Amino acid sequence: MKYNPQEIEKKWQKYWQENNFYQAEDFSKKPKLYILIEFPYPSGVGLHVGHCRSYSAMDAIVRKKRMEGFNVLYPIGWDAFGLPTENYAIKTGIHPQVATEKNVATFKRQLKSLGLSFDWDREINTTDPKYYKWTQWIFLQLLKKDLAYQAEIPVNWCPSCKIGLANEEVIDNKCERCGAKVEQKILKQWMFKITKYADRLIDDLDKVDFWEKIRAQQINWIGRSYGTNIDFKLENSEDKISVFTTRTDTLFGVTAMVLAPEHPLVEKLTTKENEKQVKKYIQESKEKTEFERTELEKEKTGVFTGSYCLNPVNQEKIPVWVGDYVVGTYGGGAVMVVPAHDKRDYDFAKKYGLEIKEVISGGDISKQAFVDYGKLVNSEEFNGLSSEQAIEKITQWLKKQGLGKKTVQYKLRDWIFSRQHYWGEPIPIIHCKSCGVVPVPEKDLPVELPFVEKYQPTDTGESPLARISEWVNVKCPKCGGEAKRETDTMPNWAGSNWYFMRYIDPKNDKALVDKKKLKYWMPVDWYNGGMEHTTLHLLYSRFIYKFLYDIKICPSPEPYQKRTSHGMVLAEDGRKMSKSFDNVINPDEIVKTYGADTLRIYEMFMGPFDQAIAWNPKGVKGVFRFLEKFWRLILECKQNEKSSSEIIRAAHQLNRKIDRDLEKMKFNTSIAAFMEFVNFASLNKEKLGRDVIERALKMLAPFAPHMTEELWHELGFKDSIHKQAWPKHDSKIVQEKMFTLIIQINGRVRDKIEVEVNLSEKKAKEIALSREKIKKWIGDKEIQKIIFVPQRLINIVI
RNA sequence: GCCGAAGUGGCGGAACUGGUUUACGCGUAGGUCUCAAAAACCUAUGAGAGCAAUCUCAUGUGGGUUCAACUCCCACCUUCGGCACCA
Repeated sequence: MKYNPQEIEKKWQKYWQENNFYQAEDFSKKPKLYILIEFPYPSGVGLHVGHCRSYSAMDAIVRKKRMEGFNVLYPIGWDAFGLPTENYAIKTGIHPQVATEKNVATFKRQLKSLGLSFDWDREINTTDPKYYKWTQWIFLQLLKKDLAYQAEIPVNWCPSCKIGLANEEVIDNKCERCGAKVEQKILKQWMFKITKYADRLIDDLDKVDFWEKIRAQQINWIGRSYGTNIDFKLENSEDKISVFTTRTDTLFGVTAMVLAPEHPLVEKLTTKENEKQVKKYIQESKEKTEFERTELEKEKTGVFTGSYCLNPVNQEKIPVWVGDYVVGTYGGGAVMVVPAHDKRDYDFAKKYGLEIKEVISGGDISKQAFVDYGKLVNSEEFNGLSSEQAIEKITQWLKKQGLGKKTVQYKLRDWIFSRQHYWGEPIPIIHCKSCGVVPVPEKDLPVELPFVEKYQPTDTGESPLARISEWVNVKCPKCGGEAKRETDTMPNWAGSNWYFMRYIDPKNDKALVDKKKLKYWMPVDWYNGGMEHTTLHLLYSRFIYKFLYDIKICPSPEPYQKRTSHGMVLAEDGRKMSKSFDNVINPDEIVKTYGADTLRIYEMFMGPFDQAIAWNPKGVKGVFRFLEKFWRLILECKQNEKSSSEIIRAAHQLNRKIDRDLEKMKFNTSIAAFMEFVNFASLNKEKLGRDVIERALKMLAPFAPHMTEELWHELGFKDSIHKQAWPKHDSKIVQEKMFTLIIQINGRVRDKIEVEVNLSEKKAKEIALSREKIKKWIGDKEIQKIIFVPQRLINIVI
């Protein structure tokens, strides 16, 4: 019988589906395990082999855990709102909803052809009104708690497409779609106060088990720094400029003040003589986008306002400048310039001839800024202190004078939640002329996205929804007067913020999710996804979950107990797979040629799971050979009664290896060990008996679910291999009787010999010294020391 | 610049807690089978020297610790990923 994956895979997939194999059971007495993969965006190009990598790898873990007796929840759904589908609709005229349905069907067919053990009964779709009803509901809860608000914010605006663009849609300062130069436009946007959660989002990372790099990325993105806010009084006015600094110890070295162009005091501070230049400068920097401002990093520009402020420590006159290298939204939009001890300030001072005053010794400020900590000089009473001491002392002094206090700053900004697009969740808000912002009553949710013919953007920067007057014009729920719906929609993060909760109770129309079920299943025990989602998606969904915890919906402060990431699957040429490079690998082709089991195992075997790796068609073939070899081996040996002790030992060793490696996501070495075992058994076919065959099949089942199911039935079993208990290894059997004793002289291998495991040190010395080769090496030299490492080696030092 | 990770054959990569470097796969060479080829299977395969036994050199570079270093420490180089004028 030949190994024919095409035939057996379809057969077993059907069998598993008909018998509801992989359903998770609410409140089961078995220990629960919630394993989550990032749900895919059903794009028009179909499933990517990268999806397969993470889904099959986690599927192997899931299958093994089920065999070990866990009640596993391994769900799947569709993150279907978003730009690619909307752009496709604009281009082709096919409605996003229609396109989404079609794409979901394709993805579903493809995923099912891989034999992944998802619980399909819990399938969700973010574009389903029954689902986004609750996305909207969460928005209303945030609004209720004052965590959602509206603000005027500049957005990236494409004058040709007439649409607000997300940062991801701006490439090289041009519109991704049409290539027109992007401008800044002020629009009123919905915002979430995620900054209120900044500390908890950092500190609670201690409660979970995230990979170090993921943890670091979260911390980096939030960007917390401790420092001092210092007030600089103005020379000729009661106003003061408040600046944030982490280097209070350099306060005596301040030789200028730079304000961001947006700073509210700029206009007031600009003197008549300087008005022209300042206005010109501000106008120019307004025309620059965020991109240009950061792009011109090397060259710092600025202009003098004509005014001065006073250094609080010594009343020195400090010129006030405007410069667009100062970020308006951070630290009050002002910077105290200490050229001697900050690189950027040094550049700025050099360019405009500002004084460079050394106040921390240890460097050579005639050459470059000295940014390390050191001893204070030129700082009056604080001279001689270390930087650490001076930061404390000067801050205390400022506090006494009422001119400064300790504070914390974050890079994290509030989250812009509005998009001027059609294909997203409508924001459940009504704007009433007399009542103002009125939330849609919860009983009226969902606010359904109207099915329209035209989703082309408008001239005004409004969402395409603004054109649908019968949808927009409504009665105010409060006063019954004329009112209009909010026409912006939510970003694609909205649906993916909380989807893992909905899997727990996907059909509930009374609540977001039943609390008892939530308590049973949460938190997610293990969440695996792409590295590209370890900052924003992770942060946003943790924020939303924390909020829901605060309003007593969620049972725990963190949603994900463990977070891991997979590396990208690149094309054969090492580039990203892309239609334009014509290097895309279609999983359908691989399944058709070699079968799903080969594809699954290849993607686990190709390299370390967390690293990006290029596709290799030859490698796929190698895996197929392995499976064929295994197939033949089992069929040839199934009549053998008993296995030899070496084969049994090898099987138990493999068992241990898989147990260890799978937990650490070392799929590649698990498979390699399996290959080794099969190679060994193939050379000792007569010694491979029924007992080991059954064990081997069970061990391969999580990796090659179809083939092992077929062979299991071939052995005469009537039930499924996936319902069997995972085999345990016996540490006594694992233990080898013999080992290779390495004999070294001065740390270099000179001889080897097979000996018994429990060889004593004395015996080992005797053996080693009696060997001819060793005698020759030692000659008449004196033996200084002999080191014996049990079960490994003996080293003779001469 | 900051944070995170990595550097081992022709290639992807193994190596537990410091103890045989190169597992497994690919590729290559030779062989078996065949009229022939493909497929499959078997054998060999880090580099250099030697008829051979065997020896020398090899884990980015330079030092160090140790009986022993891919592994630990110090300095440097390179590559990748993330953040980035965040004061």
